[in-house]
Amino acid sequence: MAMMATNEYLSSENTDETRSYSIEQVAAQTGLTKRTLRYYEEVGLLPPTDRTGGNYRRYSDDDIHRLEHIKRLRDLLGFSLADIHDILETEDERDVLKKAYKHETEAAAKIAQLDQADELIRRQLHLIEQKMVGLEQMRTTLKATIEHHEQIRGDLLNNPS
Amino acid sequence: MAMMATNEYLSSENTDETRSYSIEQVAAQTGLTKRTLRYYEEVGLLPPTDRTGGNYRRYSDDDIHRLEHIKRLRDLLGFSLADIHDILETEDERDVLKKAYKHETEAAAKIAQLDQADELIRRQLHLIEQKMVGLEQMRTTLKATIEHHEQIRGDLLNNPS
DNA sequence: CATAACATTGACGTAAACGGTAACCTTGTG
DNA sequence: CACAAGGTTACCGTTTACGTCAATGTTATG
Repeated sequence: MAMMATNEYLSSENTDETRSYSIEQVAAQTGLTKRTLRYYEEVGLLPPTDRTGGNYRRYSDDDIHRLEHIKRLRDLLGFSLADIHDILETEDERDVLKKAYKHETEAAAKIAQLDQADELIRRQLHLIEQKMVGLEQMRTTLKATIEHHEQIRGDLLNNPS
Repeated sequence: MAMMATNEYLSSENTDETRSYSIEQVAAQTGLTKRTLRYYEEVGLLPPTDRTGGNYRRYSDDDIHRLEHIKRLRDLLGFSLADIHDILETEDERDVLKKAYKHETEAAAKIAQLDQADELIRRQLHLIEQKMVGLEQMRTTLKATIEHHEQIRGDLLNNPS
C-alpha cells in the first residue's frame, strides 16, 4: 500500500527544498476552509501567494506556518482579524528591521533599530500578559472550587450523619 | 464639595442592603452601552432584571457582577457570546446543584452531585488551560527575541567594528 | 404640574468573517 | 484527448454583536 512512491514532489523541476501546496492541501493541513484561505489573502492577512501558469494558488511552507500562526491567534487567543493584522504587521516590520539591520554599519543606528523593534514586541507582550492574568484568575477560582468540593467529599465520608 | 449627601439611595422604602441601579448607571459602571445591556438581556446572557412600575429596568449588585464577569470573558479572554452563554450556564447549573445539594441528606447522592459539578468545572478549566498554553508559547517566543536583542546590543558595545 | 431628562420597544443599519453558488478555466489521469 | 476533479473570480447571503433612529411612555425637579 505504501510502495512505488517514486515521483511525487517532482511535478516540475523542483530539485531543491522548497515545497508548494494546492489550496485543498493547505485547507486540509490547517483546518481552514478554502474560502477562508482566499478571504485571508483578500484582506491582506496572507501575502499574495505564488500562482501557477493557470492562475492556481501555490502555498509555501512559510505560508502554512503563517496560517497556523493566524489560527492560533484567532482561536486560542480570540484576537480579531484586525488585531491579527496589526500583530503580523509588527512581525513583518521586525523582519524589515532585521534586513535593514544587516546593511547598517553604525553601531548606534543598529541599537536604535533594536530599540524600535523591542518597542513593538513589548506592546504585544503586554497584551498577552493581560490576557494571561485574566485566565490565571479564572483558573485559580475554578481550582479552588474543585478543591473545596474535594474537602467536602472527605467530610462526608468521615461523618456520614 | 462632598457635603450634604443625605438621601440618595432611599428613593423608595429601601432600608435594607439591596441596592438597585438604572440602566445608565450600570452602563457607566461597567463600560458597556445601554444598547448592549438590553441586548445581553435579550439574548439571555443576563436574566431578566427587575422592573419599576413604569417598566424601567432596575439592576442589582449581582447583575453588575455578572456583567463584569461577562466583560472579562469577552474582552480579556476573547470568548464569543455563545461561549459565554455556555460558561454562565454551567455556572448557573452549579448554583442549582448547590441548592439541591442542601436539601439532600444522603451522603452518596451529595457526592454524586459534587462529581457532576466538578465535571462542568473541569470542562471550563480545560478550555482555559488550552488558551493559556497558547499564550505562554507566544510570550516565550517574544521574550526570547527581546533577550536575543539584548545580547546583540552587548556585542555591539564590546566590539564596535 | 410642566417639562426636561431618561427609559421602553420596535425596526432598520452595519462591520466582521466567512458560506454558498454561478459561470468559467486548468490539470491530472485513463 | 476526453473529462472528471479541482481552481478562479464575482457576487449575494448569513450570523454575530451591536449602533442608531423613531415613536412613545416615565420620572425627577423646580
